[in-house]
Amino acid sequence: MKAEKAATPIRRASIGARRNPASQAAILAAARAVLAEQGYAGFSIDAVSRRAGAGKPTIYRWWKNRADLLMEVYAAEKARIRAVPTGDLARDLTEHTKQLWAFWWGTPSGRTFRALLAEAQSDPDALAALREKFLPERLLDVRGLFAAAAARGDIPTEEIEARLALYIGFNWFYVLTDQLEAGQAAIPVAMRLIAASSRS
Amino acid sequence: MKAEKAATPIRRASIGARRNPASQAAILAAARAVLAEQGYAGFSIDAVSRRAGAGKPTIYRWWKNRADLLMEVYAAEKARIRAVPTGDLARDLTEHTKQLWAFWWGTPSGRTFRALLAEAQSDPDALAALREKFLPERLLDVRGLFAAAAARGDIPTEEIEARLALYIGFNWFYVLTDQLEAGQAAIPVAMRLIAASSRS
DNA sequence: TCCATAACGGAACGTTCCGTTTCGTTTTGT
DNA sequence: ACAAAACGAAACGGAACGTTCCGTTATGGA
Repeated sequence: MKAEKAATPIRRASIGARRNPASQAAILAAARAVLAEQGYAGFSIDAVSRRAGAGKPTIYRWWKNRADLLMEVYAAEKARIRAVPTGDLARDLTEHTKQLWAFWWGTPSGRTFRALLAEAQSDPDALAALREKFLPERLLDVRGLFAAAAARGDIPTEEIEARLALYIGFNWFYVLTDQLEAGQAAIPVAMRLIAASSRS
Repeated sequence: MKAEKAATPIRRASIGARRNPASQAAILAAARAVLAEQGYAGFSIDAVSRRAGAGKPTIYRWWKNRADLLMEVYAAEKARIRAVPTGDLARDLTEHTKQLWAFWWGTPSGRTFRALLAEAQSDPDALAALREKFLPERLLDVRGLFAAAAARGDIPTEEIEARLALYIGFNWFYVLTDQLEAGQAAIPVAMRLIAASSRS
Protein backbone atom coordinates (compact mmCIF):
# COMPACT_ATOMS: atom_id res chain seq x y z
CA MET A 1 0.00 0.00 0.00
CA LYS A 2 2.50 2.56 1.12
CA ALA A 3 4.73 2.13 -1.90
CA GLU A 4 7.26 4.42 -0.25
CA LYS A 5 8.82 5.08 -3.66
CA ALA A 6 12.13 3.45 -2.82
CA ALA A 7 13.54 5.91 -5.32
CA THR A 8 16.45 7.34 -3.39
CA PRO A 9 17.65 5.15 -0.55
CA ILE A 10 21.13 6.54 -1.18
CA ARG A 11 23.05 6.48 2.03
CA ARG A 12 25.82 8.86 2.88
CA ALA A 13 28.72 7.63 4.97
CA SER A 14 30.39 9.71 7.59
CA ILE A 15 32.78 12.33 6.28
CA GLY A 16 34.67 12.48 9.52
CA ALA A 17 34.27 14.38 12.73
CA ARG A 18 31.90 16.98 11.29
CA ARG A 19 28.32 17.04 10.14
CA ASN A 20 27.62 16.25 6.52
CA PRO A 21 25.64 18.96 4.71
CA ALA A 22 24.62 16.36 2.15
CA SER A 23 22.67 14.62 4.91
CA GLN A 24 20.88 17.82 5.79
CA ALA A 25 19.96 18.37 2.17
CA ALA A 26 18.81 14.79 1.71
CA ILE A 27 16.65 14.97 4.84
CA LEU A 28 15.11 18.25 3.74
CA ALA A 29 14.32 16.83 0.31
CA ALA A 30 12.88 13.68 1.84
CA ALA A 31 10.71 15.68 4.21
CA ARG A 32 9.40 17.70 1.32
CA ALA A 33 8.66 14.57 -0.71
CA VAL A 34 6.88 12.83 2.15
CA LEU A 35 4.71 15.88 2.79
CA ALA A 36 3.91 16.20 -0.89
CA GLU A 37 2.89 12.58 -1.23
CA GLN A 38 1.33 11.76 2.10
CA GLY A 39 0.34 15.12 3.56
CA TYR A 40 0.58 15.94 7.22
CA ALA A 41 -0.96 12.61 8.20
CA GLY A 42 1.95 10.72 6.68
CA PHE A 43 4.65 13.08 7.80
CA SER A 44 6.63 11.23 10.43
CA ILE A 45 10.26 11.42 11.41
CA ASP A 46 10.54 7.70 10.75
CA ALA A 47 9.15 8.12 7.25
CA VAL A 48 11.51 10.99 6.53
CA SER A 49 14.39 8.99 7.94
CA ARG A 50 13.61 5.98 5.73
CA ARG A 51 13.05 8.13 2.67
CA ALA A 52 16.30 10.02 3.17
CA GLY A 53 18.32 6.92 3.94
CA ALA A 54 19.36 8.75 7.08
CA GLY A 55 19.34 7.79 10.72
CA LYS A 56 16.96 9.55 13.06
CA PRO A 57 19.82 10.79 15.25
CA THR A 58 21.13 12.62 12.19
CA ILE A 59 17.80 14.38 11.81
CA TYR A 60 17.85 15.45 15.44
CA ARG A 61 21.43 16.63 15.07
CA TRP A 62 20.22 19.25 12.59
CA TRP A 63 16.75 20.08 13.95
CA LYS A 64 15.61 20.10 17.53
CA ASN A 65 12.14 18.71 16.85
CA ARG A 66 9.55 18.06 14.18
CA ALA A 67 8.20 21.60 14.11
CA ASP A 68 11.70 22.94 13.55
CA LEU A 69 12.11 20.68 10.55
CA LEU A 70 8.72 21.70 9.17
CA MET A 71 9.63 25.37 9.34
CA GLU A 72 12.84 24.80 7.46
CA VAL A 73 11.06 22.73 4.83
CA TYR A 74 8.76 25.66 4.22
CA ALA A 75 11.63 28.09 4.20
CA ALA A 76 13.42 25.97 1.63
CA GLU A 77 10.32 26.01 -0.57
CA LYS A 78 9.56 29.64 -0.21
CA ALA A 79 10.32 30.55 -3.85
CA ARG A 80 10.56 34.13 -2.72
CA ILE A 81 7.33 35.59 -3.97
CA ARG A 82 8.13 39.23 -4.51
CA ALA A 83 5.53 41.89 -3.88
CA VAL A 84 6.32 45.23 -5.47
CA PRO A 85 3.88 48.08 -4.84
CA THR A 86 2.52 49.66 -8.01
CA GLY A 87 0.49 52.39 -6.41
CA ASP A 88 -2.78 50.48 -6.23
CA LEU A 89 -3.09 48.46 -3.04
CA ALA A 90 -6.10 46.41 -4.13
CA ARG A 91 -4.38 45.38 -7.33
CA ASP A 92 -1.10 44.64 -5.54
CA LEU A 93 -2.84 42.48 -2.95
CA THR A 94 -4.84 40.63 -5.58
CA GLU A 95 -1.73 39.89 -7.58
CA HIS A 96 0.22 38.81 -4.53
CA THR A 97 -2.60 36.57 -3.34
CA LYS A 98 -2.89 34.85 -6.68
CA GLN A 99 0.83 34.18 -6.64
CA LEU A 100 0.65 32.87 -3.08
CA TRP A 101 -2.24 30.55 -3.83
CA ALA A 102 -0.55 29.29 -6.98
CA PHE A 103 2.55 28.65 -4.88
CA TRP A 104 0.54 26.80 -2.24
CA TRP A 105 -1.35 24.88 -4.86
CA GLY A 106 1.42 24.05 -7.30
CA THR A 107 4.07 22.95 -4.83
CA PRO A 108 4.07 20.93 -1.60
CA SER A 109 4.08 24.25 0.24
CA GLY A 110 0.37 24.38 0.91
CA ARG A 111 0.50 21.06 2.69
CA THR A 112 3.64 22.10 4.50
CA PHE A 113 2.03 25.31 5.67
CA ARG A 114 -1.06 23.50 6.89
CA ALA A 115 1.14 21.03 8.75
CA LEU A 116 3.02 23.91 10.33
CA LEU A 117 -0.14 25.57 11.59
CA ALA A 118 -1.46 22.27 12.91
CA GLU A 119 1.79 21.47 14.68
CA ALA A 120 1.74 24.85 16.39
CA GLN A 121 -1.59 24.01 17.99
CA SER A 122 -0.09 21.16 20.01
CA ASP A 123 3.36 22.58 20.68
CA PRO A 124 3.65 25.90 22.56
CA ASP A 125 7.25 26.36 21.45
CA ALA A 126 6.24 25.91 17.84
CA LEU A 127 3.44 28.43 18.24
CA ALA A 128 5.80 30.99 19.73
CA ALA A 129 8.29 30.46 16.94
CA LEU A 130 5.52 30.77 14.38
CA ARG A 131 4.18 33.99 15.84
CA GLU A 132 7.41 35.74 16.67
CA LYS A 133 9.77 34.60 13.98
CA PHE A 134 8.22 32.71 11.10
CA LEU A 135 5.21 34.92 10.45
CA PRO A 136 6.92 38.32 10.74
CA GLU A 137 9.62 37.20 8.33
CA ARG A 138 7.09 35.80 5.92
CA LEU A 139 4.91 38.91 6.04
CA LEU A 140 7.58 41.50 5.39
CA ASP A 141 6.57 41.88 1.76
CA VAL A 142 2.86 42.23 2.20
CA ARG A 143 3.35 44.50 5.18
CA GLY A 144 5.40 46.63 2.85
CA LEU A 145 2.43 46.90 0.50
CA PHE A 146 0.28 48.27 3.30
CA ALA A 147 3.02 50.60 4.47
CA ALA A 148 3.42 51.99 0.98
CA ALA A 149 -0.32 52.55 0.71
CA ALA A 150 -0.30 54.32 4.07
CA ALA A 151 2.61 56.49 2.94
CA ARG A 152 0.54 57.50 -0.08
CA GLY A 153 -2.30 58.39 2.24
CA ASP A 154 -4.59 55.74 0.77
CA ILE A 155 -5.16 54.02 4.10
CA PRO A 156 -4.61 55.19 7.70
CA THR A 157 -1.37 53.96 9.28
CA GLU A 158 -3.18 52.90 12.43
CA GLU A 159 -5.35 50.49 10.43
CA ILE A 160 -2.48 48.49 9.00
CA GLU A 161 -2.60 45.81 11.68
CA ALA A 162 -6.32 45.16 11.27
CA ARG A 163 -6.12 45.07 7.49
CA LEU A 164 -3.10 42.80 7.62
CA ALA A 165 -4.99 40.44 9.92
CA LEU A 166 -7.88 40.40 7.47
CA TYR A 167 -5.48 39.58 4.68
CA ILE A 168 -3.71 36.77 6.55
CA GLY A 169 -6.90 35.24 7.85
CA PHE A 170 -8.51 35.25 4.42
CA ASN A 171 -5.65 33.18 3.04
CA TRP A 172 -5.56 30.89 6.04
CA PHE A 173 -9.25 30.12 5.77
CA TYR A 174 -8.96 28.89 2.21
CA VAL A 175 -5.76 26.93 2.67
CA LEU A 176 -6.88 25.30 5.94
CA THR A 177 -10.17 24.19 4.46
CA ASP A 178 -8.46 23.01 1.28
CA GLN A 179 -10.51 25.31 -0.93
CA LEU A 180 -7.77 27.13 -2.79
CA GLU A 181 -9.29 26.22 -6.13
CA ALA A 182 -12.93 26.96 -5.42
CA GLY A 183 -12.22 30.20 -3.61
CA GLN A 184 -10.35 32.07 -6.34
CA ALA A 185 -13.34 34.16 -7.34
CA ALA A 186 -13.44 35.74 -3.90
CA ILE A 187 -9.94 37.18 -4.13
CA PRO A 188 -10.58 40.45 -6.01
CA VAL A 189 -13.66 41.26 -3.94
CA ALA A 190 -11.88 40.63 -0.66
CA MET A 191 -8.78 42.56 -1.66
CA ARG A 192 -10.84 45.56 -2.72
CA LEU A 193 -12.49 45.61 0.71
CA ILE A 194 -9.18 45.22 2.54
CA ALA A 195 -7.65 48.02 0.49
CA ALA A 196 -10.63 50.37 0.65
CA SER A 197 -10.00 53.92 1.69
CA SER A 198 -11.52 54.88 4.99
CA ARG A 199 -13.87 57.51 3.58
CA SER A 200 -17.35 56.47 4.50
CA MET B 1 4.03 15.40 37.15
CA LYS B 2 0.73 14.91 35.44
CA ALA B 3 -1.38 15.44 38.55
CA GLU B 4 -4.41 14.22 36.61
CA LYS B 5 -6.71 15.75 39.24
CA ALA B 6 -8.20 12.45 40.40
CA ALA B 7 -11.28 14.50 41.20
CA THR B 8 -13.99 12.39 39.61
CA PRO B 9 -13.02 8.79 39.02
CA ILE B 10 -16.67 7.83 39.51
CA ARG B 11 -17.38 4.69 37.62
CA ARG B 12 -20.74 3.75 36.20
CA ALA B 13 -21.76 0.13 36.09
CA SER B 14 -23.73 -1.37 33.27
CA ILE B 15 -27.42 -0.59 33.29
CA GLY B 16 -28.21 -3.61 31.21
CA ALA B 17 -28.38 -4.30 27.53
CA ARG B 18 -28.44 -0.65 26.51
CA ARG B 19 -25.97 2.21 26.47
CA ASN B 20 -25.75 4.42 29.51
CA PRO B 21 -26.29 8.13 28.75
CA ALA B 22 -24.51 8.94 31.99
CA SER B 23 -21.37 7.50 30.45
CA GLN B 24 -21.73 9.73 27.43
CA ALA B 25 -22.15 12.77 29.63
CA ALA B 26 -19.21 11.82 31.83
CA ILE B 27 -16.97 11.30 28.80
CA LEU B 28 -18.01 14.62 27.30
CA ALA B 29 -17.32 16.43 30.56
CA ALA B 30 -13.97 14.68 30.93
CA ALA B 31 -12.98 15.58 27.38
CA ARG B 32 -13.85 19.19 28.06
CA ALA B 33 -11.83 19.20 31.28
CA VAL B 34 -8.79 17.60 29.70
CA LEU B 35 -8.83 20.11 26.86
CA ALA B 36 -9.23 22.99 29.27
CA GLU B 37 -6.35 21.88 31.45
CA GLN B 38 -3.91 20.36 29.00
CA GLY B 39 -4.84 21.84 25.65
CA TYR B 40 -4.66 19.89 22.43
CA ALA B 41 -1.27 18.46 23.34
CA GLY B 42 -2.73 16.62 26.32
CA PHE B 43 -5.98 15.61 24.68
CA SER B 44 -5.80 11.86 24.26
CA ILE B 45 -8.50 9.24 24.34
CA ASP B 46 -6.60 7.51 27.11
CA ALA B 47 -6.56 10.68 29.19
CA VAL B 48 -10.27 11.22 28.63
CA SER B 49 -10.95 7.61 29.47
CA ARG B 50 -9.03 7.82 32.75
CA ARG B 51 -10.58 11.14 33.66
CA ALA B 52 -14.08 9.89 32.97
CA GLY B 53 -13.61 6.57 34.71
CA ALA B 54 -14.81 5.02 31.49
CA GLY B 55 -13.42 2.31 29.29
CA LYS B 56 -12.16 3.22 25.86
CA PRO B 57 -14.62 0.89 24.15
CA THR B 58 -17.39 2.93 25.73
CA ILE B 59 -15.98 6.06 24.15
CA TYR B 60 -15.85 4.39 20.76
CA ARG B 61 -19.39 3.14 21.23
CA TRP B 62 -20.58 6.75 21.22
CA TRP B 63 -18.08 8.42 18.85
CA LYS B 64 -16.40 6.91 15.85
CA ASN B 65 -13.05 8.64 16.34
CA ARG B 66 -11.25 11.45 18.12
CA ALA B 67 -12.32 14.15 15.69
CA ASP B 68 -15.94 13.15 16.15
CA LEU B 69 -15.59 13.54 19.90
CA LEU B 70 -13.90 16.91 19.49
CA MET B 71 -16.73 18.20 17.36
CA GLU B 72 -19.32 17.16 19.89
CA VAL B 73 -17.33 18.72 22.71
CA TYR B 74 -17.42 22.01 20.84
CA ALA B 75 -21.10 21.61 20.03
CA ALA B 76 -21.85 21.01 23.69
CA GLU B 77 -19.98 24.18 24.61
CA LYS B 78 -21.42 26.35 21.94
CA ALA B 79 -23.56 28.37 24.33
CA ARG B 80 -25.55 29.41 21.29
CA ILE B 81 -24.26 32.87 20.65
CA ARG B 82 -27.16 34.59 19.01
CA ALA B 83 -26.63 37.15 16.30
CA VAL B 84 -29.62 39.35 15.64
CA PRO B 85 -29.38 41.93 12.85
CA THR B 86 -30.09 45.48 13.95
CA GLY B 87 -29.80 47.12 10.58
CA ASP B 88 -26.12 48.03 10.82
CA LEU B 89 -23.89 45.23 9.58
CA ALA B 90 -20.64 46.66 10.91
CA ARG B 91 -22.11 47.05 14.37
CA ASP B 92 -23.71 43.60 14.26
CA LEU B 93 -20.45 41.96 13.22
CA THR B 94 -18.46 43.83 15.84
CA GLU B 95 -20.85 42.79 18.56
CA HIS B 96 -20.94 39.19 17.40
CA THR B 97 -17.16 39.01 17.17
CA LYS B 98 -16.71 40.35 20.68
CA GLN B 99 -19.10 37.73 21.97
CA LEU B 100 -17.33 35.01 20.04
CA TRP B 101 -13.91 36.00 21.29
CA ALA B 102 -15.16 36.25 24.87
CA PHE B 103 -16.64 32.78 24.43
CA TRP B 104 -13.38 31.43 23.07
CA TRP B 105 -11.39 33.16 25.77
CA GLY B 106 -13.58 32.55 28.77
CA THR B 107 -14.34 28.88 28.22
CA PRO B 108 -12.38 25.86 27.01
CA SER B 109 -13.94 26.47 23.61
CA GLY B 110 -11.04 28.35 22.12
CA ARG B 111 -8.72 25.44 22.80
CA THR B 112 -11.31 23.01 21.55
CA PHE B 113 -11.73 24.93 18.35
CA ARG B 114 -8.00 25.10 17.77
CA ALA B 115 -7.75 21.36 18.39
CA LEU B 116 -10.53 20.78 15.89
CA LEU B 117 -8.81 22.76 13.18
CA ALA B 118 -5.51 21.02 13.86
CA GLU B 119 -7.10 17.59 13.80
CA ALA B 120 -8.68 18.34 10.44
CA GLN B 121 -5.24 18.93 8.95
CA SER B 122 -4.19 15.32 9.52
CA ASP B 123 -7.50 13.58 8.97
CA PRO B 124 -9.23 13.98 5.58
CA ASP B 125 -12.51 12.72 6.97
CA ALA B 126 -12.38 15.28 9.74
CA LEU B 127 -11.65 18.03 7.25
CA ALA B 128 -14.61 17.03 5.11
CA ALA B 129 -16.88 16.94 8.13
CA LEU B 130 -15.58 20.33 9.23
CA ARG B 131 -16.13 21.93 5.85
CA GLU B 132 -19.44 20.38 4.93
CA LYS B 133 -21.23 19.99 8.23
CA PHE B 134 -19.60 21.68 11.20
CA LEU B 135 -18.79 25.03 9.63
CA PRO B 136 -22.05 25.61 7.75
CA GLU B 137 -24.02 24.86 10.91
CA ARG B 138 -21.84 27.10 12.98
CA LEU B 139 -22.02 29.96 10.48
CA LEU B 140 -25.77 30.07 10.03
CA ASP B 141 -26.11 33.08 12.31
CA VAL B 142 -23.40 35.24 10.85
CA ARG B 143 -24.40 34.29 7.34
CA GLY B 144 -27.83 35.58 8.29
CA LEU B 145 -26.30 38.94 9.18
CA PHE B 146 -24.81 39.23 5.73
CA ALA B 147 -28.02 38.06 4.08
CA ALA B 148 -30.01 40.68 5.97
CA ALA B 149 -27.57 43.38 4.92
CA ALA B 150 -27.83 42.23 1.32
CA ALA B 151 -31.62 42.27 1.56
CA ARG B 152 -31.40 45.88 2.70
CA GLY B 153 -29.21 46.65 -0.28
CA ASP B 154 -26.23 47.54 1.91
CA ILE B 155 -23.97 44.98 0.28
CA PRO B 156 -24.20 43.05 -3.00
CA THR B 157 -25.53 39.51 -2.67
CA GLU B 158 -22.75 38.16 -4.84
CA GLU B 159 -20.15 39.45 -2.40
CA ILE B 160 -21.47 37.54 0.61
CA GLU B 161 -19.10 34.62 0.20
CA ALA B 162 -15.99 36.78 -0.02
CA ARG B 163 -17.02 38.90 2.96
CA LEU B 164 -17.88 35.83 4.97
CA ALA B 165 -14.47 34.36 4.21
CA LEU B 166 -12.85 37.58 5.38
CA TYR B 167 -14.85 37.40 8.58
CA ILE B 168 -14.06 33.76 9.30
CA GLY B 169 -10.39 34.11 8.48
CA PHE B 170 -10.01 37.18 10.67
CA ASN B 171 -11.27 35.22 13.67
CA TRP B 172 -9.21 32.15 12.83
CA PHE B 173 -6.03 34.14 12.60
CA TYR B 174 -6.35 35.50 16.10
CA VAL B 175 -7.49 32.28 17.72
CA LEU B 176 -4.88 30.13 15.98
CA THR B 177 -2.05 32.43 16.97
CA ASP B 178 -3.39 32.73 20.51
CA GLN B 179 -3.76 36.50 20.28
CA LEU B 180 -7.39 36.93 21.25
CA GLU B 181 -6.47 39.41 23.94
CA ALA B 182 -4.00 41.55 22.06
CA GLY B 183 -6.08 41.70 18.90
CA GLN B 184 -9.27 43.19 20.27
CA ALA B 185 -8.52 46.67 19.03
CA ALA B 186 -8.56 45.47 15.46
CA ILE B 187 -12.14 44.23 15.60
CA PRO B 188 -14.08 47.43 14.86
CA VAL B 189 -11.74 48.46 12.07
CA ALA B 190 -11.92 45.06 10.41
CA MET B 191 -15.68 44.80 10.73
CA ARG B 192 -16.18 48.22 9.20
CA LEU B 193 -14.12 47.16 6.20
CA ILE B 194 -15.97 43.85 5.84
CA ALA B 195 -19.31 45.61 6.05
CA ALA B 196 -18.43 48.50 3.78
CA SER B 197 -20.80 49.32 0.99
CA SER B 198 -19.43 48.70 -2.46
CA ARG B 199 -19.53 52.33 -3.53
CA SER B 200 -16.02 53.30 -4.46
C1' DT C 1 51.89 9.12 11.56
C1' DC C 2 48.90 8.12 15.17
C1' DC C 3 44.65 8.45 17.46
C1' DA C 4 40.92 10.94 19.95
C1' DT C 5 36.86 12.87 18.18
C1' DA C 6 32.57 13.14 16.15
C1' DA C 7 29.27 12.31 12.55
C1' DC C 8 27.26 8.57 9.96
C1' DG C 9 23.32 4.79 9.19
C1' DG C 10 20.98 1.36 11.52
C1' DA C 11 18.80 -0.90 15.14
C1' DA C 12 16.68 -1.06 19.28
C1' DC C 13 14.90 1.22 23.22
C1' DG C 14 11.04 3.11 26.43
C1' DT C 15 7.07 5.88 26.13
C1' DT C 16 2.77 7.41 24.38
C1' DC C 17 -1.16 7.05 21.74
C1' DC C 18 -4.91 5.05 18.66
C1' DG C 19 -8.49 2.01 17.91
C1' DT C 20 -9.65 -3.04 18.75
C1' DT C 21 -10.20 -7.26 21.26
C1' DT C 22 -10.97 -9.98 25.27
C1' DC C 23 -12.71 -10.75 29.79
C1' DG C 24 -15.68 -11.05 33.81
C1' DT C 25 -19.58 -8.38 35.72
C1' DT C 26 -24.08 -6.22 35.77
C1' DT C 27 -28.57 -5.44 34.39
C1' DT C 28 -32.35 -5.62 31.04
C1' DG C 29 -36.12 -7.60 28.59
C1' DT C 30 -38.30 -11.70 27.24
C1' DA D 1 -34.26 -18.42 33.76
C1' DC D 2 -31.42 -16.81 30.24
C1' DA D 3 -29.70 -14.57 25.96
C1' DA D 4 -28.18 -10.05 24.91
C1' DA D 5 -25.69 -6.03 25.37
C1' DA D 6 -23.38 -2.45 27.76
C1' DC D 7 -20.05 -1.65 31.42
C1' DG D 8 -14.85 -0.91 33.27
C1' DA D 9 -10.47 -2.81 32.96
C1' DA D 10 -6.72 -4.68 30.81
C1' DA D 11 -4.15 -6.03 27.12
C1' DC D 12 -3.22 -6.03 22.33
C1' DG D 13 -0.89 -4.66 17.57
C1' DG D 14 0.68 -0.93 15.14
C1' DA D 15 2.68 3.49 14.70
C1' DA D 16 5.17 7.36 16.14
C1' DC D 17 8.40 10.32 19.08
C1' DG D 18 12.81 11.30 20.64
C1' DT D 19 16.95 8.77 22.76
C1' DT D 20 20.65 5.51 23.27
C1' DC D 21 23.83 2.29 21.67
C1' DC D 22 26.62 0.14 18.03
C1' DG D 23 30.17 -0.56 14.55
C1' DT D 24 32.01 2.23 10.71
C1' DT D 25 34.23 6.16 8.56
C1' DA D 26 36.98 9.97 8.07
C1' DT D 27 38.99 14.29 9.99
C1' DG D 28 42.42 17.04 12.04
C1' DG D 29 45.46 18.08 15.98
C1' DA D 30 49.52 16.21 18.53
